[in-house]
Amino acid sequence: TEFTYNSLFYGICRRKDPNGASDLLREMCTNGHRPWIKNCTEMVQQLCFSGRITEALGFLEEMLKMGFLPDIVTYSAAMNGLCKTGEVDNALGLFRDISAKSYLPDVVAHNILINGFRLSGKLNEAQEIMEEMLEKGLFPSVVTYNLMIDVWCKSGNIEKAVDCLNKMVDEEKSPTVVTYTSLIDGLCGAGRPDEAIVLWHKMSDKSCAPNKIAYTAFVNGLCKCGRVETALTYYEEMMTKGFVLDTFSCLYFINALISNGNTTKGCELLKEVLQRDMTQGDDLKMVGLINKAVEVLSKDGRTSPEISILVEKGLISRAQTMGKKDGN
DNA sequence: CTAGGGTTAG
Repeated sequence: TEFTYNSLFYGICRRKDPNGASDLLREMCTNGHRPWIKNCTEMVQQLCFSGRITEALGFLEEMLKMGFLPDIVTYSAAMNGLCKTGEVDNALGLFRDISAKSYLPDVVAHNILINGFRLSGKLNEAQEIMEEMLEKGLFPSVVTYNLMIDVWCKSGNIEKAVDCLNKMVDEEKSPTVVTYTSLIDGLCGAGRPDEAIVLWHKMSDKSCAPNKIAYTAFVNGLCKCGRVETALTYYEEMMTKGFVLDTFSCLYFINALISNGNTTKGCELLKEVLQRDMTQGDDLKMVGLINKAVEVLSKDGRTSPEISILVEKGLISRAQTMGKKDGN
């Protein structure tokens, strides 16, 4: 029956086997059975995630040849795959292509393109897609607004981003933690930490709980604005809530503390970070941040004994404490 | 077995 075939089809799609899937589709076609499109979508998505976009697109072509039409959801998954590998122009091509074939891309399909352009830094194009969406009479979703807030912040248009938040409230589209995080990050990036702080508390007032990403963005952003001691209070709040700063952000924060003269706290946090499982510790950027912190801390009388202990324990290489230069 | 696709930091 159609169900039997679709069960097999499900299994083949889960194996990410586009050739096997095509073969089975051919058989279903001759027997007059309809494939369950959801399985195609999931395979396309999985193939894209593993970098096999060409195979995913080839499979969609095969489907078409057999007269099975992928729908907008399946095409959206393919467009997203293209965007995530930087092929946003090809994603746009596919979008135009299916639109010409009388598909009607919905809000999500537009969001995928907006995000694609956003990720590749083509901020004007991102805005154009949003305008196109409005012209088509589609209503932006919370995700659309969240994406556009980031686009406007990154193109130096903070006011538009702030307006966007107000518009969301007017339209009764509740801002989410993502909305607030993007805007807080944008405000800090624009050197407006006080407004970021106000917004942070507004977020809590709206009973929107910050998550790990929100805290990370806020702590990083405050440091970027030189508000390191303020960042420290939110860092501590973050810890009491059980959120952990990832290693990279923590090293960035440690260096900010040190530059700001708080070597004691910087050293304390460095010690904690070094005791973490540093399996990806060969990341050059992270090594650079560790070296930079160690260089200052080993010259500071209050922290140098602690650094010596860390060296003895083998958590820091001796080269890092000797003014490095030849380190790596 | 009629849904499945989209967003935040560094």
